Amino acid sequence: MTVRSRSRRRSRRMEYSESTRQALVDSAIALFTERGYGGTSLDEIAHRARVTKGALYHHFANKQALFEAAYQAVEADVVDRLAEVMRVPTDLWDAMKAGIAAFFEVCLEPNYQRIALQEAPSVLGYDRWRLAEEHSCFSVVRTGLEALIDAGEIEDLPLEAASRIVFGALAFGAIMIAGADDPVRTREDVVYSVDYLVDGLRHGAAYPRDTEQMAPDPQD
Amino acid sequence: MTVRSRSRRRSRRMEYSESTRQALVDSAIALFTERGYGGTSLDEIAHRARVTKGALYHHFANKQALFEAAYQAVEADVVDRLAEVMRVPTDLWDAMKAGIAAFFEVCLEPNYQRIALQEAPSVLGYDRWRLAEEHSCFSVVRTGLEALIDAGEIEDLPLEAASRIVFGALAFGAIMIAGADDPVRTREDVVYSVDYLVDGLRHGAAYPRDTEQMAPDPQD
DNA sequence: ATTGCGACATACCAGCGGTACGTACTGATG
DNA sequence: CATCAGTACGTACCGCTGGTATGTCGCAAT
Repeated sequence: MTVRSRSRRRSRRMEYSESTRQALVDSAIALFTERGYGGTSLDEIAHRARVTKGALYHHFANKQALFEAAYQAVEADVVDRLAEVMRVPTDLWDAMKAGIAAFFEVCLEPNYQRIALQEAPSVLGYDRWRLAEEHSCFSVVRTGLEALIDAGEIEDLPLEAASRIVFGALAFGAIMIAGADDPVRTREDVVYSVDYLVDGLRHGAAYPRDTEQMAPDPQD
Repeated sequence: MTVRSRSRRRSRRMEYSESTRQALVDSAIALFTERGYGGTSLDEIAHRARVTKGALYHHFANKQALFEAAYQAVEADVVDRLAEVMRVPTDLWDAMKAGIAAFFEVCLEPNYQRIALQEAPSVLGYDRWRLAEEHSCFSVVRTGLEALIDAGEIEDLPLEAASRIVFGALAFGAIMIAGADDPVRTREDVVYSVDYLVDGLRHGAAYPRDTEQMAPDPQD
């Protein structure tokens, strides 16, 4: 699709094409978020982008490919924002904590929640999903953990496995926040628990845990 | 559907009915596992159970309801087996570790992998999924954590949040094992990392971590 | 014997993903 | 400038699928 051919300059025609492609992806993100993958028809997506299904099939091989494009767009945006947040602190642990907090913030957004967390594994299948994840939030977690291990801050854990486990903990915590009756309160609980868990990774966790975090009374 | 009516005894007719219902669920489990939710037609499921779609729609309201029945059947089986494994040890930590190991074992099975881990969140939606989870592996984790908290073995964490986080860590670790090129090796890595993480929850984690676990050289 | 109802089978439909093909417009070439 | 190839769509259509409406058969209680 859309071979960039041999023309050197980026023609007006190609800009139009790129624009409708983007419109299709935006439309897909909106509708997949609202009604899910199975509940959204390609006609709807095309209509919302003010084109027909013919245009859609010109840009994407099939429904799954369109979903994948939508998924990657959502993930890319999130990754950028996480990188921005984690770039600021100098201390590795601070960066990690900041990233975790930002991630939970992200997971309150319906786009990420539905497309990335809920539907992606099922729609893409595990193989393609894990492949796509290499450029997603998961890779951010892995990079962070790698830095901590390299700095000798935490035990020399098997990187891939540890990253995935931590990511799973974060994702499920995020999902819980997203679906909670009281997201604010729930968010406090989750952040507290995750921080506790992450602190457990610390080398010589004997040091008194930093309780500068807000510490909600865990029991009612 | 299938009102148990007013007959006292369980008639032969009702046995037949129950049998075809079971056949439909079994067929659904097999086909959903093999081809996924979207890739499996109701005609196929009915055919495999040697009935028609009419019978299917007599027993289940729609495709999603059938999936939910399949999901619950798979989960119920797993929960039983986990309970069995965790019943044996007297020490809480041993029970927990045994449960975790057994859970990873379960996650190598295609049924649980595809239906419970991969498709369920997408097909059921988060609301129904979380509802159904109350009688699933998640509840096992929560019960275990609750026991540990009550026994004062770990910090007084907010139970619901902590349980979900730990379950997320386990589930993603399990998923990784399931999709790995070298499941055995990967399983070692995951178990090692999870044990390390769970040990971090331990009260006074200063005590030397138990390294009686097989300790794979974490780096190649 | 009747009859009500549960347990299916049959027939059918609207909507969906996907394909085949037609067409307008653009930009490069001689 | 005329030509023409190819991109970027639109249009028409197909097979399949989930779902529904309706028919039928047999058991079981009256």
